[in-house]
Amino acid sequence: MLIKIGELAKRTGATVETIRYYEKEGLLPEPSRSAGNYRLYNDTHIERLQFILHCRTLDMTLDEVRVLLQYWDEPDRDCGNVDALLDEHIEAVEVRIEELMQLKQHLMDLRKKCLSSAPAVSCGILNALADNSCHQ
Amino acid sequence: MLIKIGELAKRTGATVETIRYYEKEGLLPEPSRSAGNYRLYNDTHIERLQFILHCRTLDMTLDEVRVLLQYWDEPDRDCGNVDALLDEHIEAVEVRIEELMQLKQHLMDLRKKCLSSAPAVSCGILNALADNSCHQ
DNA sequence: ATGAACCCTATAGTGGCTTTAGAGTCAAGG
DNA sequence: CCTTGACTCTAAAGCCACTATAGGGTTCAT
Repeated sequence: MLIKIGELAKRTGATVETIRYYEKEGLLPEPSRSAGNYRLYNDTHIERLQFILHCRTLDMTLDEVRVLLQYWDEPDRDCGNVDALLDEHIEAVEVRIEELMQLKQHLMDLRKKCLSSAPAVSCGILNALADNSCHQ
Repeated sequence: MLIKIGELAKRTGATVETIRYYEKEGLLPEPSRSAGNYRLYNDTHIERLQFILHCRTLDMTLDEVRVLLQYWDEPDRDCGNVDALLDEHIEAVEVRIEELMQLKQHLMDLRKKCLSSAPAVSCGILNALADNSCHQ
């Protein structure tokens, strides 16, 4: 049931380099080694890597993942902070969405200012970007 | 009408370090220097920096800003590509918003799984994160 | 014995800054 | 004249989460 790093990568969707990086960062424990010094992973490694990757698809930072892995490693601890971490993360995502939507509106307003080819000097877009009164 | 870097920073909202960084990256031209080797900026520097910062608030990369600055530097060129650059950028922002909204939904679904304190081993959030069937 | 596919380590690069270290400049106050 | 403090200078390293590169070693099939 021991697999090499390429197989672990294939099963989880991570790259080989990312796996080695997570090991160096202490997110994955050092696995055993074969006679030829190849890393050999077991099921607990697979599960742990899947947990990490799942957190990453949710845009958590590696520091946030590290916090969650502490609960993973100490299953008897009260998980109250898990909620809080998630709430904070959700709020950060909401803030970013709000920012991007305002951004998109600004960009679309800007886009309207140039409907056809013209010398750059008279391009509405460039002029709007140059105009400091344009900052709100 | 010549100002030092700290004054330029104050007027534009950039940091001193960012201004020096933009110079090193070729976005801002090297300014003249005082007897004591201090950078001395004039109005054209202020305007150019404001243009750059404005583009940055719109989340453009420095490479995108570099393209726009070419038009700034050659005002007689046809500005057709300015539209295209903006269209691409708007689309990238839209894609990112869409990603984040899906992300937020995932996070909120996850959040619902843990409503009260419990040992981590039975925390719905941690278990959901561990569950690989949870990837769609 | 050779080649291809895999694995190893160590290091540098990415973007857009920010931080740090160590030194120089300048005007005001004692 | 000297010091203090605010400002400035350069060069290099650090940040995040990888990705890429160089230069090698291992394993297995042909």
